[in-house]
Amino acid sequence: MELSERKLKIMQAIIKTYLETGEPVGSRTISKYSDLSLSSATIRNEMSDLEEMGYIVQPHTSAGRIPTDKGYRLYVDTMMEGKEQEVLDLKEELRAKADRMDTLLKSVAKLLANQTNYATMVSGPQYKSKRVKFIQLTEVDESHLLTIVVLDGNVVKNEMIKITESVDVETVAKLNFLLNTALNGLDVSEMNLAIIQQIKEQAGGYNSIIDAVLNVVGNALTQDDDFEVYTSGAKNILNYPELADKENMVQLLDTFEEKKLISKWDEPVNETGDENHAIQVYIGNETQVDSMKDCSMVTATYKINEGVYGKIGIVGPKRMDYDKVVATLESLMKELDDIFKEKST
Amino acid sequence: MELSERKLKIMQAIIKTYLETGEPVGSRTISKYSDLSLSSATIRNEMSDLEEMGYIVQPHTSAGRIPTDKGYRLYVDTMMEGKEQEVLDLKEELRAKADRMDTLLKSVAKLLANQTNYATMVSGPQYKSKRVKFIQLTEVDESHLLTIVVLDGNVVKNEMIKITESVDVETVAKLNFLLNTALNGLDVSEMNLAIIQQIKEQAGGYNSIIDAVLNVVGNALTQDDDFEVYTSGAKNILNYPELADKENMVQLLDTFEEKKLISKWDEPVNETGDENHAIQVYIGNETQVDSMKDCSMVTATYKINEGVYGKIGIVGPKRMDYDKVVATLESLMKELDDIFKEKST
DNA sequence: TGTTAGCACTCCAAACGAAAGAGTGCTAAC
DNA sequence: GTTAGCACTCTTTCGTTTGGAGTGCTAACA
Repeated sequence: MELSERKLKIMQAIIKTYLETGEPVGSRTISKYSDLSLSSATIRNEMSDLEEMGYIVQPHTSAGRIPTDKGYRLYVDTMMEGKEQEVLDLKEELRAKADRMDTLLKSVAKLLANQTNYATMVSGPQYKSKRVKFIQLTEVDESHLLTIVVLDGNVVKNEMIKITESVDVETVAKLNFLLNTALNGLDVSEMNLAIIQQIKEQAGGYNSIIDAVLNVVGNALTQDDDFEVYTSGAKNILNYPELADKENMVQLLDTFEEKKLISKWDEPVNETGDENHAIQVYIGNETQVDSMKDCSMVTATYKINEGVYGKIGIVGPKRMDYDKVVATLESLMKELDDIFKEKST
Repeated sequence: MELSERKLKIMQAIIKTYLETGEPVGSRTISKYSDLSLSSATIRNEMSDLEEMGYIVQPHTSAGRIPTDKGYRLYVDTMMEGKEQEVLDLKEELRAKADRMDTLLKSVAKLLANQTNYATMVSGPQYKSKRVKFIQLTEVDESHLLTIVVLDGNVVKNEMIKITESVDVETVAKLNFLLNTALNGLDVSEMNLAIIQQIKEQAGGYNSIIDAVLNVVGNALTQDDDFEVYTSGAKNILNYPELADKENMVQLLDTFEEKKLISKWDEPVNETGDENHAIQVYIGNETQVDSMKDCSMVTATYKINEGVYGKIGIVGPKRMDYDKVVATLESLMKELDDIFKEKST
């Protein structure tokens, strides 16, 4: 069966009404709906067709219709009317936080949750290729050495190393020199045993320190546990009765707390390169997460530098206000672009 | 009226039963309760007294009784029978995480939530007096200086400073020397304008860098925003019907997400010095937080060093299993003591 | 041939009422 | 001081009823 112009219009009317009310929408409601002047009976016939085509369903006989995932998808793909972008008044607030990435992202999560009344997840920046830019060893007191590792993109990691006996200044300088000449510019796969052996030979007698430092370097290069995810607004989900039953709620909260969605975020960002921040909409099972089968998620990707990116996700009921969410996200992304640009210049 | 031996026993029976069932408990239930062989009628008389004294209430006439906050307090203060401590099998898991404080605390929150089936909050370590131990400036590349500030207790903070033109190695060394001689050992109140002026004079021409460094130092000393709080197990609260109504739930989740409880944690720890980790029980409104009026919270304090401490809190319904929670916490605290001891030696 | 009015039918949700059950307070007897 | 007994209260549960919303179908209409 063909999707006639009129059917499209009816679909749009159904979805719009349902987004607002959350109640199954009946033929009479649509009939009264401005544009098309058709009787409820005609609408009924069309709705019957649309149901057969899989765009809407009845929760039970003699109830109105609600959109299926396929119906939402149709709406998002072809009927969403890009709202003029909200002028977000976040600049002030965000910029105040901009000096520290973690607080910035926390604020983003929070502001976005307040703004949209949905739940949000923001993942911290991911670094694609990690190379050592620079290593520094410093004696803090007679039993502690501080190891600082600066990675590509000026990511700084530090860790204390315990030492059993004090090391003199020259030795520290020597070790610093050794480590830097040997390791700078390498990524984790390039630090092979040969190089390590070479360092140890030249270091002469400070093997335990070298080991400890290499350990720190290794951690810095591989550890992903500072792959932080900031969430906010979980409580907002409770406002949507269709999600608020206990069963589902426990699972949703769990998904949120455990940030399980994130595993799915690892997928390589398809660098189609458009300036559109790759905003994507996942409806119901499209999220690939079971507990989210009654939710939708809208994600966007922010980019700090080449190869350094993170994601922002907004989670709400399927009947979320896609227009608004997408517009808000687009606006926010521009904001973030500006902030990152300022920071890097 | 006096709290006779018998009344105490009845109270205990009421509370224990209520902790298990969560239902108002009637006189007949208590009458059948092993120890005391009294008829339900007698129990009724006693219960009537206990109600008058404010230890229990009826949700409505002709319902059983439930404990009031005062009743719970009586139980916690005088009737709790210290369970033999649970042997927690957390050692392995915790030690694996022990090398990084933040992951360690996250694990603590999570394990504790799983173990108890309540919600948990763990606050990161607080440093009471902050002094600069050591400052290091390093040139990372031609437009970035890395400032590292080590505080008392080997807390490390770092921040990048942007510079407009490259600085040569000797200058960096000189600035390092200047900063360290001037600032080491000082706390934030001692860094007055006189000292700052003196540094600037001696630095000669690098005022903007000095300013930037001082800014970083100031942040390091005052910023409390790495006063992190880790939460876990919020979903567990949903399992207790008396808390799971929407109204309350939204507020509780909010309290949790915003970590609002924490503001109350700032109170000076009363260093009564016992080795008992200052385990405290807050019942209902004793938490001082409105949304928690139907909850109880048990907190413990862990100490990493002198003056470096943090708190662990377990939040559950008023009818939480206080015995178990306290025992679990005690056991955990010993575990943590061990871990911290190992780390610092 | 497409549109509409009308009607019978279905199903849910809210309202109502009856009945059961749990528990109390009081009185009188032990 | 303790207990048995009884009347009373209040909640919970369950089935019944009723109203309304909405559909599908049929027949009439343009």
